[in-house]
Amino acid sequence: MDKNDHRDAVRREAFAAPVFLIDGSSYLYRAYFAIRQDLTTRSGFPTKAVLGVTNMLWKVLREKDPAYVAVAWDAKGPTFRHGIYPDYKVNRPAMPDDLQLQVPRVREVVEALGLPQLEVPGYEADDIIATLVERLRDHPVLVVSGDKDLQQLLGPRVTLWDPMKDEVLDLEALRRRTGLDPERLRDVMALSGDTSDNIPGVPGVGPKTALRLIREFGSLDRLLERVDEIPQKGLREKIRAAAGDLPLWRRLVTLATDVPVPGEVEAYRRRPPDTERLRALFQELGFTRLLREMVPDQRIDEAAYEVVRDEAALRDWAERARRAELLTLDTETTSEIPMQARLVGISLCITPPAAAYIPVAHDGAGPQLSLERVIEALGPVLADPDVPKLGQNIKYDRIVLARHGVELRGIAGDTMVASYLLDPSRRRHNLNDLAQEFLGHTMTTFKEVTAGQTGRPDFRKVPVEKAAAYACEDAHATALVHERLVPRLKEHGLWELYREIEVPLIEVLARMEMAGILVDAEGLDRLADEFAERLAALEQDIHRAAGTPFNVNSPRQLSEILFDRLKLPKGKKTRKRTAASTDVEVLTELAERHELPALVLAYRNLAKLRSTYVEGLRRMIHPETGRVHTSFNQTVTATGRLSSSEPNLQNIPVRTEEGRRIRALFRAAPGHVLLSADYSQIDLRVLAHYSGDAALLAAFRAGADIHRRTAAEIFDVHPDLVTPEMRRVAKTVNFGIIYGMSAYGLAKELRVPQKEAQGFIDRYFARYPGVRRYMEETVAAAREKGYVTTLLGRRRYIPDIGARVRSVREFAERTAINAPIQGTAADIIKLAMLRVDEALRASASRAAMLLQVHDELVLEVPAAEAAAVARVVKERMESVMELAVPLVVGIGTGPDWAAIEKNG
DNA sequence: CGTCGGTCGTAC
DNA sequence: GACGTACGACCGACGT
Repeated sequence: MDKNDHRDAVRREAFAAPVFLIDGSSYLYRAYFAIRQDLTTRSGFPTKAVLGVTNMLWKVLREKDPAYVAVAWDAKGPTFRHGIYPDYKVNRPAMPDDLQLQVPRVREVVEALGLPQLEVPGYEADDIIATLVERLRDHPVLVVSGDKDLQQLLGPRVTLWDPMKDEVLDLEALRRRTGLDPERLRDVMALSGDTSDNIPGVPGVGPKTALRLIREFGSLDRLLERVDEIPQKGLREKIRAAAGDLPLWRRLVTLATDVPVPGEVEAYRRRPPDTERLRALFQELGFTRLLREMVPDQRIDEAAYEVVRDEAALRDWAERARRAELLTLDTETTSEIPMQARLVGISLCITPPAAAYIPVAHDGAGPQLSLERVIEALGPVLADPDVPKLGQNIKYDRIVLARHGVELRGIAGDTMVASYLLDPSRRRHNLNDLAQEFLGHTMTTFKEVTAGQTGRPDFRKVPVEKAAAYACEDAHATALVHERLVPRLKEHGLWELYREIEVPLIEVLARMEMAGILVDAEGLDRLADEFAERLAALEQDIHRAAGTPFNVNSPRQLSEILFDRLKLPKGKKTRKRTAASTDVEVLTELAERHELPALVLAYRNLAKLRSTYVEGLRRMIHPETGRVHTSFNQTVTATGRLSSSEPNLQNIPVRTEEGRRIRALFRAAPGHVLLSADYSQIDLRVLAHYSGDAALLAAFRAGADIHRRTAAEIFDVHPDLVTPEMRRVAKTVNFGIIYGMSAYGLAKELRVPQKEAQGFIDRYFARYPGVRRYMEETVAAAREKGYVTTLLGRRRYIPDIGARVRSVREFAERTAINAPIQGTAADIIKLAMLRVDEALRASASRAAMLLQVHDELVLEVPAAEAAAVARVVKERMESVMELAVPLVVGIGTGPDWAAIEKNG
C-alpha cells in the first residue's frame, strides 16, 4: 500500500458513507420533456419517462455504488405553499396523461432497484431533500438533481450532482460563481421570481439584476432596509412597489426542513435489487438494453445435460419420453433447408432442466449410436400422437424427421408460433431472441459453436460434448420459453387460436411443403431460351433508341438517359426522393413522346419473368423429387396471412398472357389433375360481416356481382345498365376501401381528376353508410386499446395510431382498418385448410393439398377422384364459419395451374 | 466479396 | 404524403 492508498483509506474511515438524495420528480419531468420522440412499448404504453429515470438511476448506481439512497417525489395535490399563496404554480398545466400513466411504473422500478423512496403529502421533493440534508448532519450528502433551486442546500458536506450532464457543484464553486453563500440564493430567487411556479418576484428584475443587488447589499433584508440607496430610479421604484410581497416570495422559494420523514440514516440503506421483478418490469417495458446491462443472466443449469451414447441410455430416454407430459425436441442437421437436411443429432427435454443429446452423425466423436438404432428406439414415441411435442419452428424438425422415416405426430406447441401470435409485427421470433427477452438468458449461437471451422459451417464437425451443450440448451430453453408464453397467450385471448388453428396448421403446412408441386423443367428451359433471345433483341433496340449502350436493369442509368440525355420531362420522384422515378406509371406516360420508354417496359416485363420466375424456379427444383418445395412461413406477416418463400409461390404471374405461360408449367403429376378452390370476394364479405351494412349484406345475400352492384350504387343506375367501364371503376373503389385509399390514390389509379375520385368515395359511403361507421369504430378502437383484432382474436398492435405526424398517424389508421379484414380472411382460410385436410384424411383420398395463395387452395388429385374431392373441398371451405353473408367458393380442375376454369 | 438500402414488379 | 400484405431481383454504396 503506497502513501496515497493509505491516505484514501484513512479518509474513508474518517468520513461516514455519503447519502444520495435523489430528486425523482425533476428527472421524471426532464425525461418526459427532453426526449422529443414518443417512446412506447409495442402495445403502445408510454415509456419515455420510465426509461429516462431508470437510465439516470442506473448511472448513479453504476458509477457511485451508494450505500444510502433516498429518492424523493413531489406529493400529488396541493402543498403547504398553496396554503400560504393560493396562486402557487397556478399556471402550470396538469401532468400530461401519458406521463401520469408512467408514474406507478417508475415507482415500481425504484422499488425493485432496492432504493428507499419518499413521498409526503403537502410537500415537494425539494422539501424532502432539504429536510434530510438538515437531519442527516453526520453524513456527507450528494444531492442528485438537475434543478437549480437545490443550490441553496450546498454546504461543507453537501454537494450537488447532475448525473445526466455530469456536472458537480460544491460550496466553493457556488461562491466563486455567484459570490454568495447558498442561503442567500433564496433572496435572489425571491427578487427574480419564477414563472413556472407563478412567483412574480419584482417585475423587470431578472436573475442577473437580482444577483447583483444581493451581492451589493448582502441580503434581501438589508436591501429592503436601504432601498433608497439603489442608484437607478426605475429599479428603486420597482423594488419599493414589490417590497410588501417580497417576504412572501422568499417564503415560497425557501425549502421546508420540517417534513415528517425518518431522521436516522439506516432508514435509507440501499437494499439488494429484486432482479426477478426488474426482469419482469424491463421485459414488459421493452427495455432490452437495460435488461442486458442491469439484470444478471438467468442461469440455465447445464449440469443436467446428458449425452446419450449407448443402448441403455437410449432406452431410458425413450421410455421417459413416452411418459412425458410435453416432450421438447430439437434436431441438429446439415442444412437450414429441411428438404435437404441430414440428421446429425437430436436433443430432448422432458422436465427442465433435464435434457439429452443423441448424436448420430458426428465426425470422429467416440461412441455414437447409429441413426437406424435411434430411429428404431425413438421413432414410436415421436410418431405417437398421444405424446405431445413442443419445438421451436417444429415444422422444420417435422420435415427433417419425415425425410428420415420418422412421422412426428402430436405437435402440441411451437415457441416461434406462440411468439408470433403475441406480436405478429415483431421482426424476429428466433429462439435466441426469445430466450433473451423472456428468460433473460443469452444463448450460445450457432456461429459460436461452429467457430474455428474452415469453410462452410458444419455441425458434424462440432465435438459431441460441445454440440450436446448447445443442442440441450436449445431444447431446454424452448421448454422454458413456452412456459412463459402460454400464460400470456391465455391472458391475451390467443390460446384457442394457438391451440386450435395455428398449432394444428403446422402439420398441414409441413405436409404441403414435403409434397411440393411439379414444375415442368424442360418447359422452363425452353422459356429461358426464348426470353433470352427476345431480351437480347430488345436490349439492342433500347441502346439504339437511347443512342448509347447502358445497363437497362439500372433505374439510375435509365433515368440519366431519359431525363438528362433525351430531356424527357421528369415525372414524380421515387419514394425516398433520391432520384426521378422510372416506374411503369412514368414510363407509360413518356411512351407518347419517345419510342424508348415502351421498349424499356417490354424489356422489364420479360426480364422480370426470366430472372424471378424462369430462372428462380428452375433453381428451386429439388434434385430428388423433381418438384418445387416452397416454405410456407407462419410467423412473418403482420396480419396473420401465410407467406411463401424459396421460392415464393404466392406471386406466380396470372394477369398477363406471357405470365400465364409460366403458370402453365405448374403441372399435375401423371394421372392427376390440379384442383384450385378460391374464396370469392372474401375481403369484401368480411367487410360486410363486420360493418353490418344493409346494402352490402343484401348484395352478398342476393348473390349479386358485387362490383356491378357497387357501380350501380355509385353511378346511380340500374345494375343492368352498368357498363364494363363503370364496373372497372367500382372494382377499384371496392379494393381501395379495404386498403383505406384516399381520393388522391383513387384518382391516380383511375386516371381521373381527384375531384371525381372524391365523388366516387362520397357516393360509396353515402350508399354504404355502415362501412364508414365500421372504419371509424375500428380506428377508435385502435386508439382506445392500442391494437385491433380479427374475428378469431388474432391481434395486431398499432403503436403509431396516436402519432403527431399526420402521415405516420394516417398510415396507422389505414393499417388499423385493413388488418382485421385481411386478418379475418386469413383466419378463415387457415381454418379451411384444417377442415379440408381432415376431410381428405377421413376419406382416405389420395389428394394432397399443395399450395395456399391467401384466398385460394391448390390440390393435386388423382383424376378419378376429381369430382368427389371438388365437392368435399367446396363444401368444407364454404361451411368453415358462419358469417352474416355466405362464403362462396369457386372451384375447378385442370392439367396445369393456368388451365383451370372456375365454376361454382 | 458480403451486406444492406433503394427501386421496381409480381401476387392477393 | 397520398393503397393494405408479402418476396425477390438487381443495382450500387459501403465495409472487410
